[in-house]
Amino acid sequence: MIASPPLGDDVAPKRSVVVYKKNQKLRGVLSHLYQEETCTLAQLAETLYTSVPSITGVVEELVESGWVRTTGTATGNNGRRPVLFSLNPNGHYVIVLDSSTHDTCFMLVNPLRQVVFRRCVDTHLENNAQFVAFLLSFVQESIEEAAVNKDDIIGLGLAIPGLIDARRGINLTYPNLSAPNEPLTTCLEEQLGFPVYLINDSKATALGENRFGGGQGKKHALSINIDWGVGLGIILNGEVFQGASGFAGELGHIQVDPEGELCYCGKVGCLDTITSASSLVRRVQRAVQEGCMSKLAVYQNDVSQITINHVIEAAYAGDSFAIDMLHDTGYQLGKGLSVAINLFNPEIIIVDGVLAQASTFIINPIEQAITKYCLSGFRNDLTVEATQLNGAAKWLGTHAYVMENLFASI
Amino acid sequence: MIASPPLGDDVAPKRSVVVYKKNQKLRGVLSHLYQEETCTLAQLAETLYTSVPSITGVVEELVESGWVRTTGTATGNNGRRPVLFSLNPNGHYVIVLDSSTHDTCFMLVNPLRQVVFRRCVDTHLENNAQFVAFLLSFVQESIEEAAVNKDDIIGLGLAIPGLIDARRGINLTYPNLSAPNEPLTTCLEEQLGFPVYLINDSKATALGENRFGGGQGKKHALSINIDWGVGLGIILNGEVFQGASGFAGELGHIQVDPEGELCYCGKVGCLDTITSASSLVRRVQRAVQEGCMSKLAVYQNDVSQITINHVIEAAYAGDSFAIDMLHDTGYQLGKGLSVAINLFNPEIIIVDGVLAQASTFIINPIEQAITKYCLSGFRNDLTVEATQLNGAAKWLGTHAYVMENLFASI
DNA sequence: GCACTTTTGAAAAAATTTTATAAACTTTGG
DNA sequence: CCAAAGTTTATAAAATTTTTTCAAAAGTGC
Repeated sequence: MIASPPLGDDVAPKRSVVVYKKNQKLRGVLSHLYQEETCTLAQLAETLYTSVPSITGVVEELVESGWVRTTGTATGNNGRRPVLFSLNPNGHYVIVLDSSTHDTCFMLVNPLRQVVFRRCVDTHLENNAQFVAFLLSFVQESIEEAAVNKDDIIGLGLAIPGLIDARRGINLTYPNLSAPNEPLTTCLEEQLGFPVYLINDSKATALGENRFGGGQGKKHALSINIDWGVGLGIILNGEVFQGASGFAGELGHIQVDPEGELCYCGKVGCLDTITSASSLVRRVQRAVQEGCMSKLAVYQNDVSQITINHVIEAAYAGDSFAIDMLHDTGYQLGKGLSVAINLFNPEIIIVDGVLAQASTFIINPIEQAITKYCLSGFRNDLTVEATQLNGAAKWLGTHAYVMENLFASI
Repeated sequence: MIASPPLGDDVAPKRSVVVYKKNQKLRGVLSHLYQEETCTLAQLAETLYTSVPSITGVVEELVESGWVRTTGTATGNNGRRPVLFSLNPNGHYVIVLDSSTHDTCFMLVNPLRQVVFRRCVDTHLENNAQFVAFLLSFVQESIEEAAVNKDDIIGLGLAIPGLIDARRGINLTYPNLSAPNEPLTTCLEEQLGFPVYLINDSKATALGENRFGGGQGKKHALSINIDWGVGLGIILNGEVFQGASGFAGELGHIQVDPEGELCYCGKVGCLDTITSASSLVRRVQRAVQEGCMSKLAVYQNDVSQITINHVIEAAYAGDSFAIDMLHDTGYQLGKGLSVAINLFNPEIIIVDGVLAQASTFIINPIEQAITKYCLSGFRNDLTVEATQLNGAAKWLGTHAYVMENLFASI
């Protein structure tokens, strides 16, 4: 007698344990290759706690499916030289879309994190459905222009500012991007035909720094993204921390100056009103207009020409007014950061965004403020650094976010 | 020909993969049984992603070693009734030591989290080596009095306030407990002969709530412990969050009232100065002395008799002065908590400590402040609750911390 | 009593690890 | 400079472990 046959596809397949373990290994190999770029079978076996023959089978399968390829043999060590494996740069492309309040960039990135196509336009993030329509046509045009097979695109990551509920795929700061109760992600997925992931720009930056930048390998890190606003990205236990709804890390509306400006959020002296690059420029412009002593006084007739880069350049040229202004901003920022440090006790803080170029002019006052406002125990294991990724942290982080989510869904 | 024999114990044994996987299963079974109390083989197999025969072998081994025992069969469900397994309450005891600034408690706890022996003394935490000497003799006396075989004790967890570097085993707030550069834990371990773990009292409370209290199963939770000070415990991804050095969660010195009292830390208007139970009592006493309208005025001749319980009782009796005082405290606390909520975006906040007994009198103003000081997105998925563990959260959390660390070291 | 569930344990099947050996390369010693 | 010794990787075969399958046992409900 034969056991009752499976009742077709309507019964949950109850994935067998062996399939589960196989997928776990596939995931592990892909993740490790993505992070380490190139690897030997022995290394993979060790990190995944399995035997070499077992890993060999998994990798062979991945080579056949086009995910992995060999890249010659290692050199230098004793003994027989191992074959090196890496992800295959041909195919499995991910689109990184970076929409900020001043422009929108499309990047086609291969599994080796190389940008194979890039296209930027001035169209900036707006809180309406037309913007999403623009985004869609922009993506579709760009795909055509890049002359890439659409089937080779495995996902899209959209990095935008705002409060983002990553799981539900909606942006609460820009709620009109999609219809109410319809996630922005499903809206895009339906049109594009591949999975779409939403990530907050500062969180993407933090992830990029943690995976490929200065914070590499650190368990607990903070990254502050000083641009038109100031955004905090949090890495805890080596993962970007989202919180229950994806909103974790709202530092911008912490009060640092009880006698400061009124913020659009209704409170007074929020960090955002003081330490963003835009508010720094505004204060510089006002001071120049009022006739302060500075090299920047050449713009006194038209202070609106002064940009953040002018301020940074002036500081590097020794202009004490510019240095003082940067110092003030850094100090207030450090004061606000102290709150986050007291709560998160990170190992490293990485400064990103336009102000990162001011390096020591902004890092030193941050460190001074931390020294003053944090207990000494917190400072001992803490370093503050400017990014060394030259603005690549955000798209690198977005790519990592998409890839890691795709791997996790195997 | 025979392969060269192992070179004795001086060569690293290079734990084989199969041993690693076996230990992983042992760990998994013990952790799951500890958390769920009682389990069937099928449940264990499912949660650990293995087959039933495989788990059967692991459990049999644990039964033989005395860790696990059967507790009859399940009832109610369809089909053949499965044998139930649980941890064996005899043996594998853990000592929970709870040293606060007013007393010290010794508890002997079995793997089913039952207190088999308990002893408390008034001796309170002091920052000197004599206190450690007292602790040692107190523990040793208590073990004798409990009439338990010392070999059946597998570890000790010490819950104390202060900045605790859990990995290094030192308390930075009370640095004189052990000699400089000598961890307090190794000092105790040498004398006692079993592993000792140090944990901050508020972190222990948070862990207890997350494992066995209201926050059960929540991924991201905060617990505030309002006692003589105010302590924050953080649960992230279901684990107690320590930060890089173990100091994460220092909320007490966040400024909530720029015109408030001077704190011992040097800043003004720290949360600690406003919302701790002791400062509440102090303010009540002052107001009563100055002749406020309240049932508590009966103590006007000797305000030092007023305790926190009197204030809470008065509130329950409808005394509007007491209600207002609790309201103020809760509101300020909620204001301070808002900072943590903006950064951690938790699902639940649990109020512990003596003030938890004031339930709605303290919960409502906390919620009001959160509504005012947090963006709406943060509030929607957030609940605020008083503990339902009646003060057991701290020792339960300490026990869980020890057990989970011991399991992890298998 | 019969149909249906679920657990349990033994045997068969499959997968994985370990062991052994060959291959590829570096270093050392004559 | 070449051969021998020592390393390390790759792969095939053996040993072991683990999973799957199957049938029996122990229940519920109609």
